[in-house]
Amino acid sequence: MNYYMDGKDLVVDGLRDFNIEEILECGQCFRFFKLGDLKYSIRALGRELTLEQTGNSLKLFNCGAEEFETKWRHYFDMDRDYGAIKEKISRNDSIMSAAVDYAGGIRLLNQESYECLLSFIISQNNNIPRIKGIIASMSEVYGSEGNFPTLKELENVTPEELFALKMGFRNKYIYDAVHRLLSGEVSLDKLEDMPCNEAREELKKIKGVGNKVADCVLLFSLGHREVFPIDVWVRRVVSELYFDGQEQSLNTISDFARDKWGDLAGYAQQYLFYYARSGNLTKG
DNA sequence: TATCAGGGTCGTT
DNA sequence: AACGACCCTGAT
Repeated sequence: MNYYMDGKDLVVDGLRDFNIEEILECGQCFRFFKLGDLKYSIRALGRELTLEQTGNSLKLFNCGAEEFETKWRHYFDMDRDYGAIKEKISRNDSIMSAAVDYAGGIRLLNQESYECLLSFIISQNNNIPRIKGIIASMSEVYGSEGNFPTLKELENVTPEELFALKMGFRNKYIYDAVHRLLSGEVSLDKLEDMPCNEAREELKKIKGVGNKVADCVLLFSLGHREVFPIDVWVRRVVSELYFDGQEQSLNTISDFARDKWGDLAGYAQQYLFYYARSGNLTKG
């Protein structure tokens, strides 16, 4: 991988195992919209960025080398060898091989943790179009220039005002999260270097955060790539493909994933999730 | 028009 | 450990 400037734009070349559509559409983030074939606008890290992929190269519109180095190189996990990851998790596993072949360009983003936390609190028992809408209106109403609001910007927002954003019963959870983070009772920065079981319990101090939401935050924003978030789709796909259609308990699936994929379980989860969501199951 | 499920979690039994 | 409630919307 290398990069060069093309006027005001930056072009990353020689990308492998990278597909911007699969990365954005695989359900790990919510603030993006499609402009064209392999062309997207995303909002992250306090910035709106337009991206277009052509083959193995990715153009970042209006982006300098310093911004690329300090933000996007890490955000898109560009320095990780996904070829090796895919090879390891799908070894002697025709099911995972199929999932990996189906969307071989998935990468796990390194998102901002507080945004990831609030976003996945909103995601619970909810559908994706609505999740996106709620996050967009939160950003429009309380963020600056359409960015996701900072904790400071959310500090004086009441549960009633949050309810007005149509997030329903999750309003008290968002309120609780914002204030536990602001007070320092829960410190996301410390969770990165903590053992993941310990970090998960820290996150679960926040109302509305259970195993699933906590695991998404650990996986998508805190570098804990060994966790395996289990939602209805992952439960469905693992039960159907690995357990002959017999619906398994969350604990059984969790143990299965840890034993099978170890510290790469998080990657495995994302390939399976996308595979299942894209209509590769008999049910759903 | 009605009904169900949606990237779950909480409070109660 | 099991079970219903929860705001609202998209899908059928």
